Amino acid sequence: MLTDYIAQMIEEMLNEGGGILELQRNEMANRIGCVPSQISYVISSRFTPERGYIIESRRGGGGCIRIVRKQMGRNEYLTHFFYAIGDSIEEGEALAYLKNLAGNGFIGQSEAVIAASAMSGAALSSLPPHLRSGIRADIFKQIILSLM
Amino acid sequence: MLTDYIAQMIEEMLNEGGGILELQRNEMANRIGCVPSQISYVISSRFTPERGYIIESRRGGGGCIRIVRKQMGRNEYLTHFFYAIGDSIEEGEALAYLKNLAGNGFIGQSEAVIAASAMSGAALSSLPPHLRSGIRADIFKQIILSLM
DNA sequence: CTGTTTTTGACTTTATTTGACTTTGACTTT
DNA sequence: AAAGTCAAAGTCAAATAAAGTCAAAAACAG
Repeated sequence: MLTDYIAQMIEEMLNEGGGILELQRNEMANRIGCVPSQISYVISSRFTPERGYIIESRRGGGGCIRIVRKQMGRNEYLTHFFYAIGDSIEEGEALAYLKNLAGNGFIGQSEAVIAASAMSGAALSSLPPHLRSGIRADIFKQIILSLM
Repeated sequence: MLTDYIAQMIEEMLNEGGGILELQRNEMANRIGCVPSQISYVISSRFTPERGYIIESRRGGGGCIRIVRKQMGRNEYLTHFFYAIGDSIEEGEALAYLKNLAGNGFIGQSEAVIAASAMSGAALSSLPPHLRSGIRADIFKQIILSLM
């Protein structure tokens, strides 16, 4: 389906641009071989504000459509956590952080459960004790990276 | 009876697809030589959630019907995984297991991402290599326990 | 014969694709 | 500066492509 193809294409370009993308509708439609309003359709049906995108555009000569994946608040927040963890963290502290993340809607309840299990004393029990909190920090930071 | 024939056909296609199948109603009805709503009938009378199937669909151009067989009860399935993991698992294998879990609806996409991060090479990189796959198995088993 | 299951088809809803027409903005000319 | 030109993007509705719904008719089981 054309729509899906174009949506995926835009997604990739967004990734390359770190969440920001400016495209020219006509130029892109031309490259893909579709009618320009198809691009409009894809954007309005897939890259909506509800799904976390901001769309701006400019008409006229040299006009373009600007798509921003808005996660800036989110991202700053996550970055903050990332650094706050440091290179070692106890289970209780990790749980508190998770609660914070969940409370602010950055992860869902079931995701928090998964994360908590992965960092639990039980999961790391076969490690020599002095390694545990370091590994726990590594795991947590990796999880946070996956959220960004 | 047409219904049984179609049901069997879907069953076979499900087997080929490892329990997952996407079909196009019109296309299939055409192939079989029946009216499209017959396909709907078969699905709604034979591939019900009570019998362990999940149905999703999308209308419009390029639409399709997606049938997923949940092969076992959730708990049996999870137990099976728990034992399959053993006491050591490589990252690639863990990812495959996660994909399976996600594909069968036991965990969501975002939960799978969390789990994958927690077990990634990056998360465990500061451990002596010979400990990694053991810890990974412990983490995974702990996660699976949290799902039961 | 009666009640259930199957078969069919008409109609509805949703999604995609296309193209004609409108609006806007930058640049050029008077 | 006002008017004109052209290159965008926006809008909207028609055409098409699916899937969903529902009820009548037909077939079947007991």
